[in-house]
Amino acid sequence: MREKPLTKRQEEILIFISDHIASVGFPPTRSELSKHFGFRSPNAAESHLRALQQKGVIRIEAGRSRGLTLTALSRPSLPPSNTARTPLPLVGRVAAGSPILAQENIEHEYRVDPSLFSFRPHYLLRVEGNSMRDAGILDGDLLAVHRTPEAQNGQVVVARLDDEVTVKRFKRKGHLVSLLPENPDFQPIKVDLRHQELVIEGLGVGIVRPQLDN
Amino acid sequence: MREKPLTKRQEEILIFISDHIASVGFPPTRSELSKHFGFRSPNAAESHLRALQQKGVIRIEAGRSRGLTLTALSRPSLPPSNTARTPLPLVGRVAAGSPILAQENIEHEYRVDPSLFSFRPHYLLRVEGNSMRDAGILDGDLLAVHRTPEAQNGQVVVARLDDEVTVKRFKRKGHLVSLLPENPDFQPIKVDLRHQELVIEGLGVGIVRPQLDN
DNA sequence: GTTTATACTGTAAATATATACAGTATTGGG
DNA sequence: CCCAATACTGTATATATTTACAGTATAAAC
Repeated sequence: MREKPLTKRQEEILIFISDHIASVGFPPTRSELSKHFGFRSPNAAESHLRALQQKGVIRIEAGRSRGLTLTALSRPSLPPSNTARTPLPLVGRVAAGSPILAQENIEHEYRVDPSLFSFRPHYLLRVEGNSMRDAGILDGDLLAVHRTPEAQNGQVVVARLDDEVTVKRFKRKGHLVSLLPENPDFQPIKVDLRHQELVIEGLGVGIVRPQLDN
Repeated sequence: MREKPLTKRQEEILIFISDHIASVGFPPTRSELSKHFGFRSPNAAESHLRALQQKGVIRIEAGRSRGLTLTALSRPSLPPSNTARTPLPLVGRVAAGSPILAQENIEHEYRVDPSLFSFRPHYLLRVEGNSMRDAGILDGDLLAVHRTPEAQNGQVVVARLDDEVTVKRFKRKGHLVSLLPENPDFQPIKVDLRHQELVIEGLGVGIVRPQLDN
């Protein structure tokens, strides 16, 4: 029961620290924090750390380099996949009408270090077909997906259209969305948001190819 | 399996480091090591660390405070407390003249469920260049490599030629080996085994793409 | 409408830390 | 016996890191 909740930025900082410990093996310095977040002053990081300490989610050991530790309080605010301990579900074929992460869609769970990916993945989705071939995403690849309803132009998205789940490159102009394949053999899908419902299930943040077919 | 076993003292040092990480939350400094063991010189600790690194049980990140991490090799000599799966080393640029898995080439280690791949990987190799683009292997991808000197025609191999490490498709006819790119912009490499030495470092068994560039 | 907290830039300095160099002593192996 | 590896002392220094001080700007809180 924390008195004050973390701000969005503070949460980002906390998650970075947690990831750094999990993947690199020790906590980051102020300067490393600054570099990652683009701060031009190490004091920006320092202030954030003070705030996080004030709110009880981290401890700072004075005078010790990298003297940051997470407290018990920090756990709840961290996303569930923050450590390598929580497995990534592999979603195979998505049954019509069911949420992507519904039990029936989950084939298996794999333990994958989330820090492997530049963006935190929430699940793996088996890609079907070769519509994204020229982006290096092949049939059978596992797409690491970050769950979010927001997408920017040019990003690879997992979208749901008429209960079909598809992986395409996202492009939006006003209320017109194009789902672009990366393969000349396929046609772009055009959606008018006024007449058709389009749900962005998440962003593609990486690929795992379980085998190289020879 | 280690060539040279740790000395008793080295084992003590290793266990202290491991305990420190587990209980304090980050690795110790040379001075903290010295204080604990009663060394009057930080160089005593430094030497021990070098020895441990030499024997492959820890990694030292140059210039970073507390930049110590345990490697997969350290596990057998540690008490069974924190048993995690053995991590996959990520090999970045391979320095000329050094074995692929030499300490200096290992950028990081990731815990990745080996069952994710159809064939058991031994390490990840960062792919440079786009010579395998049409096989869906892009610049920056991490190739999961199974260490073996045997290759069959058509397999994706990690080969070493003139101290250069390269990823290509393997084709052999008698004493003539072709290393085939999968990109028309690149030329096949032909090697006559009677005149040139070619070492097969391993087989590509999968891909991890840490980010989708948009 | 003046605080208060957040979110930073910019500079500077104390000090923590890594690490080189020069030694000493001991041990076990060839 | 001599060499190489181990296990340290002692000193020094470059640099990594923490951390203080002085600001600016913005949004929410009172």
